[in-house]
Amino acid sequence: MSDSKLEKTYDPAALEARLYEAWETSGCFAAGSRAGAPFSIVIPPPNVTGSLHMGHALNNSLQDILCRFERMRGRDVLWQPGTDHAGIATQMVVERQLAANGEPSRRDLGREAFVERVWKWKEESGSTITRQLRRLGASCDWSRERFTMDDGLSDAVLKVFVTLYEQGLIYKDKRLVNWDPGLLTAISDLEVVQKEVDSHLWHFDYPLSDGSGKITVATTRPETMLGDSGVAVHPDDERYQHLIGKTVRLPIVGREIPIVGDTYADPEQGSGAVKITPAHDFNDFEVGRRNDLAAINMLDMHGCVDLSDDAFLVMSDKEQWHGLDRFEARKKIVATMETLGLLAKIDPHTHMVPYGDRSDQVIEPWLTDQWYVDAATLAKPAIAAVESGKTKFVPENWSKTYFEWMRNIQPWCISRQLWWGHQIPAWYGPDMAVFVAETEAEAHAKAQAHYGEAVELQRDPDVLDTWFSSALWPFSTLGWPQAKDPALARYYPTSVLITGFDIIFFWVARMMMMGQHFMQEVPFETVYIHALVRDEKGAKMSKSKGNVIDPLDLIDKYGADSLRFTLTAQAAMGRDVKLSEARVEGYRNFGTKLWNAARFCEMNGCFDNTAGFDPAAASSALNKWLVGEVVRAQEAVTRALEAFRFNDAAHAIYHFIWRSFCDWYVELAKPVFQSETADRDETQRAARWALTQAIKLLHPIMPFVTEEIWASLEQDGGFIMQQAWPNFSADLIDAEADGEIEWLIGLVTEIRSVRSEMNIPAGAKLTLDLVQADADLSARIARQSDALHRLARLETTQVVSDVAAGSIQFVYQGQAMALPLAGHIDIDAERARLRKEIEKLDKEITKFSAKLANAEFLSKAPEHVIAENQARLEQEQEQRAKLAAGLDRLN
RNA sequence: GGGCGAUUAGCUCAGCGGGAGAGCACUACCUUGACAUGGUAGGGGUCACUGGUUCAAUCCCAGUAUCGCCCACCA
Repeated sequence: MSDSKLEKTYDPAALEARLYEAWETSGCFAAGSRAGAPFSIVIPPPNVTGSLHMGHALNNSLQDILCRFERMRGRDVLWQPGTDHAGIATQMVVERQLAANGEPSRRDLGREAFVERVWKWKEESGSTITRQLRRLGASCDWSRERFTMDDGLSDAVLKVFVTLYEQGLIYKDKRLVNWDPGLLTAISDLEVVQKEVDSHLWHFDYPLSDGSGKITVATTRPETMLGDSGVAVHPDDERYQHLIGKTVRLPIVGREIPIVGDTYADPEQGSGAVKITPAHDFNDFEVGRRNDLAAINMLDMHGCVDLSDDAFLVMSDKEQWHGLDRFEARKKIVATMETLGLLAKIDPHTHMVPYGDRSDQVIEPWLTDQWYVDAATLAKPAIAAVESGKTKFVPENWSKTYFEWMRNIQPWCISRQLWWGHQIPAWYGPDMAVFVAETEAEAHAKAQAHYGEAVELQRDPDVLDTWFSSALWPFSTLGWPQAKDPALARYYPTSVLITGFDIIFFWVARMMMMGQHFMQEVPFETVYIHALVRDEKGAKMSKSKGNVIDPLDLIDKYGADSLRFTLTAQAAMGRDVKLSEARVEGYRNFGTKLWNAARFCEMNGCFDNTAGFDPAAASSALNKWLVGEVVRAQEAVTRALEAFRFNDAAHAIYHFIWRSFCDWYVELAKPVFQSETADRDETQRAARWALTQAIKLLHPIMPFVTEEIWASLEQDGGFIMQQAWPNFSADLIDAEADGEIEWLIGLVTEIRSVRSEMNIPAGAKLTLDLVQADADLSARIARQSDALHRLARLETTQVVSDVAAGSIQFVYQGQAMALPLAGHIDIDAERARLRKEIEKLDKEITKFSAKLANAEFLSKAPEHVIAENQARLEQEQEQRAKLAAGLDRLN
């Protein structure tokens, strides 16, 4: 076929790149290109250092599905793309690169040169992830792409910081933070991961100062004893009550520290007495505060022993400890205590140790000055918004997680001792008075007002937590605080946020807080939380396990459509996605199936028959049934997508295309296409119409293959995503036509089943005998005989008064039928088959009879249920009677 | 310790107060003019367990067991 538009085989790689390019250059992804009600989604900005992983593939496939779906429904869709500067991650990447190239280190370069270097790296490599999103088919409005360190977004950060500071919701405080001694920065609670570590519980004897004995404390962190400022026992603990108020002489250091009574000490734990190190443990900090114990710092920023605090003036041999790495110090403390005869015992002990999620370093609680956000205050309206339903979580259960965290929220440490990020807009005067302002000039003005003269100011060197700018993403990307971009009014609040549960705290909660505070409006109406993508065995994908599947490999091999369909079909609410390559292959086969169905239509003249099809005017039962199937599929897909039931949508369209359209419609239409009847024209038009609806319904999930087929059908209607979403009335469903085609399908299936069971050669053409058929049935058979004969492999159909000897007998919908095969069938096998059928029916009949004999059932069950049961009983009894008669005939 | 979820066919999972489902895998047969990346037929399940509610429970309730995740942690 020289004028064929569809290639013989479906080759995703050959069309995906070409189609994406055509879409993007046409501007059809652009927001504002249609008049409908706005629908907006902000992308969870991937790290600019990143490359596409399976989580991105799932997350962005789902977003793209909604965007394409809503675009086709006439909405003015904005899918706002962009990337995140990812402070720590990016800084680490560039530092590693410097090291690998043998270039000067970050510190050697100096701040300005280093930051310049990161920008250069960003310009060169920052587009990797956005290129990969394009390969996935993401229909983002790239003309609006943003980066969290763009000028506009940085302005938003300054404005938010200054405003919150002025409102007293950002403040500086000296308290314990999670210090990363590798990265040399503070990190937030959320960036700390607890890991189980096999270690020991060391029991140390601390001698009482009065020489009257000792008290034994147990610890997992011997090195911190240098900073001990007390020992706590439970006030009710009889073993130790008498010691409260006494002091101990801290071994090695020589400092005299008190024994205090505090309920924090758990008599069941360790020895029941616990050493208190307020400067290096969050619990101890609180105990110290309650009991007026000093917080004595004994570590420097690298996690090495630092004894410069005045509290160590009493110590005589500081030199041999000072500067020791914390892990070395631990060994040396234990050894020294043993030498001193103060090591009571060592027990093996498994406990949780905090690690930095980026650096994998053991985190030290460390006393420093940092900037904090008063999260508890900001959380209140954010909690209320979810309580009142202004923002809904889907699945709804996640709101519990959200509430749980928000109601117990701690101050958010937002300063980071890094260089890559938004530098904190705070300047210090000579006396360390702080001036917070959006610009240096304003800071100077404020300082001048304060001091009465111009002074030199020093800017705070720290940068903000990356999540600080991400928290503003839904409005900063839309132009806030500048008023000139009309996008803010049009697209905020955004319609939906799609993200993984792992960043509900990091990101969703913080956007809720900032959105409520600065926009007085929630940032999104719905938050759809999807699951994790795991490997086929259900294990979390990780580099160390080596089970990471690269989405780009799968796209190369099977096409983006196949990967998207696989992820979507498995994206059931509340379930993790277990990804296997075999599934992707399977859904690629689905693409092939659709492709070939389209080719079938093309070669049967459906593509060329452009006269149009009015689904309300179909005349043949087959075409009427097809219309009904389309309407049902359209309703199922639409309802599923509206409810974020992505897997249901995928299964509904899969079922329509493969089962309804390919397995039945195409097969039943074949005799029509081969005929010269009037039906043929209608069937060509109907098939073309149904194929069109099918690819529209599939388009959000498989955009590429559907676009290619659309293009082969339609020369000048624009892209498929610009077409209207199928929206046909349920009134088009024709019960009578449905009944006839379903009857036909059932009969074909029944005959095939009987043939297979009786081992009739597939090629054998049989006669179908209808035993004493009535006129209605005969007419129906006559109408459908072409299709019936073809699909059931029949030669002729005839009405007979009785079953011929040597027939295979069966009952279909109450009608006795037979396949006469005198001499060719095994009578014993036929007898056995009939007996088996009868037995099966007997079981059912017994069940229903018992039910219908139950007075309580009859009096309490709804009428339709009783009627249904009654009807089924009668039907089965009738069928049984006919089969039994057939069996008699054989005997 | 607190919270959440899961348990249905060999596997991965839907479903849900009235006849146990899908996809994959498996078995047998079939190259029939869209498609072997395919077709047809078939086997396979006390719906984790124990109680309760109900005319009726895989479904609702309570408890048990096993597995998973999140949060907080005992030095």
